[in-house]
Amino acid sequence: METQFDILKRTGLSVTEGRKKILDLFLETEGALAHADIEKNTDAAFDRVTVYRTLQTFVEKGIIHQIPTTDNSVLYALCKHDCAQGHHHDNHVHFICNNCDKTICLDDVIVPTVKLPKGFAPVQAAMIVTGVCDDCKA
Amino acid sequence: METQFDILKRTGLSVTEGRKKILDLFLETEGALAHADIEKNTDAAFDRVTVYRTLQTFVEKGIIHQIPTTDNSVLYALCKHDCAQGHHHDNHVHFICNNCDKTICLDDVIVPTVKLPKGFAPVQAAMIVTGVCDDCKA
DNA sequence: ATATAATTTGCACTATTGTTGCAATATTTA
DNA sequence: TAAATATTGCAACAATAGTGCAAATTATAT
Repeated sequence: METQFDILKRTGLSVTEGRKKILDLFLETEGALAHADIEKNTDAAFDRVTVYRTLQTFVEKGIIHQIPTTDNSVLYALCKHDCAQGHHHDNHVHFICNNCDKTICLDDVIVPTVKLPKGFAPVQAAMIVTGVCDDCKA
Repeated sequence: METQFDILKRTGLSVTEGRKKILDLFLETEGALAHADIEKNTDAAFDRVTVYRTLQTFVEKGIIHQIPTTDNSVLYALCKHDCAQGHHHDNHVHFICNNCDKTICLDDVIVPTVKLPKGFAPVQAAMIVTGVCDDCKA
């Protein structure tokens, strides 16, 4: 099991308190995290700006990826598969629960390919399913 | 062909300059529009707040729908199919061109259904494909 | 282990984006 | 056309995001 230390070393980043703490959060969270979640869960131990910059850096290094949502929020989640710098294998479906509002990476459900109209060349496909998650089902 | 006037009447909204102008924009634009695009293309003829409220109203009335994106922006596009109030038939794939940055509704490409893990009950599915669009292909 | 180089952080400031109350204005209805 | 209703614009506010730069931390090379 790769620790936060390993991940930072592997990606050539300095090992700092902030980065370790934020990575920890991702490692122990099943779902995706919004910027606000991270600020909340770090007890304001770090500057807002540091959180922004850390997330940016992690995305650039392929440690986390961004998840599209229908509202304006941006969500981040760990890349479970090997993601090289700027090259994400983010081909799994994301599930957003209407009840608990959690976003969950369904790592085993890959995005199906669709036939596009003539002239359109696909590079990446993302898929978001909303509904009721396993925890919230009655 | 339904005009902006028809659309507003049908949905029981007052026919105002702002609404007509913004609807025109959607009708003559192939792709999706961001809030910023609308402000730009109306020459600041309307207050920022009016644009916000108009878009909100249009979404509520089922005239336009929101498109999820990977960055934090929110995009809007006309509902081509019949969308009742709060009940969108937004089941088509959205295409974002990496070259011209336009977002295009592929109204004829419907989102495929995927098999979810046990316990997950899907309600809606959205799909975003990025790549090179018909206009930008070399 | 320690000094130096490189990176990262925090602060203050600024920019952007979205929201609300309320009076003025425009639109609809009778 | 007048009264009732709905919409707009303004001003103020709130939340979110980005930047430069000095201070502090981390990494590297003695």
